[in-house]
Amino acid sequence: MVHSKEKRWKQQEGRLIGALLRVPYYTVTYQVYETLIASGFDDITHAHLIVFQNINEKHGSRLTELARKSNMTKQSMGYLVNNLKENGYLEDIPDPHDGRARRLCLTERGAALVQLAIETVRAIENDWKERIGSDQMDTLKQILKELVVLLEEDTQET
Amino acid sequence: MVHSKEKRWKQQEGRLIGALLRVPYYTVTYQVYETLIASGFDDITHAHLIVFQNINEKHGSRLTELARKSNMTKQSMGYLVNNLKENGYLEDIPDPHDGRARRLCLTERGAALVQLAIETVRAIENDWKERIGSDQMDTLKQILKELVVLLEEDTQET
DNA sequence: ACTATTTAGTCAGAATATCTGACTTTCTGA
DNA sequence: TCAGAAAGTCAGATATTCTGACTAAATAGT
Repeated sequence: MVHSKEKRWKQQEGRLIGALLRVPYYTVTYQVYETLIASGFDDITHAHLIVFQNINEKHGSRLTELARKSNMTKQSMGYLVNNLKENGYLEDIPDPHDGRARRLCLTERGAALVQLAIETVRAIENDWKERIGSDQMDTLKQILKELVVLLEEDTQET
Repeated sequence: MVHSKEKRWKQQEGRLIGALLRVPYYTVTYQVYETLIASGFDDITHAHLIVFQNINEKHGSRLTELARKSNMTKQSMGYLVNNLKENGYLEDIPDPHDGRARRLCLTERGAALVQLAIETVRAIENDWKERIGSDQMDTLKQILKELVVLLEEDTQET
């Protein structure tokens, strides 16, 4: 047991940052998706998650903004958003300052989904904290936060 | 400048581990994909990356194995793998121990793609190292490695 | 050895997701 | 005020993924 664990450790040695980020990221998204489905939010697909990950919960978001953040065309995002509107997760209100634009906002149902997703991620986070230790988890989050700030600076300088 | 940076820091405070992993992970994959396209590997799509991420470079992998690791059906993986065979990235050799199975292996071209992908990730890693510091980068990788070991234990205990 | 069951992979067809190109409406800057 | 630029839509094509039904080979239980 200890032996095989150490063997697995060895196998991690050469791993690149891409793979090291991918495994935990997919773990989170798949667990969240399964929880949502099992909790009655069963009319969404995996693809819709990107919308909930990027929408501004308070003020809503524009279609174009969601598309940019999700690295997809506005037409593709339009397709996802329409599904979510039809199923009652989103509604759009005209933007008071721009006659072309609409702000996509979470409905009550949409907000409930997001709430559950957040709780699920928190639960995963707590599980990991127990397993790798509270200190390491805090360090992990702190470094990732720093990295995310840098990476978003790269993007946002238009 | 310092002010706005601190403001952005504040915005990270409430971020969950899901978002903190997603931003750097997508940064890596999009940069790798763009580098591959720009370097002449322009007959692959984003979806194909998952195959290269999961294939065993030395001994090849089975279709079913790739499908499981990628969280998709073997039919879907079969579709991706066929594309890659047609474009000369993969070839399959019959499994000597199992008449039903084939081992999917990288061709020379496939190996060249993987090599470039690895170099690109290493370059990103070095860039990040310069920006957040070598110590933090090492710590980040070390904690992620530990986490990945745990998460893969969860999966592999069938 | 013989049958059951499981496993690896394929074929066919449907549903979902994403893209490109062309368009309308509204906004913005010189 | 007019020429882009930006927000969003429509239409059609392609790509991705799924489900169901299938064949052939391996394996387990008897």
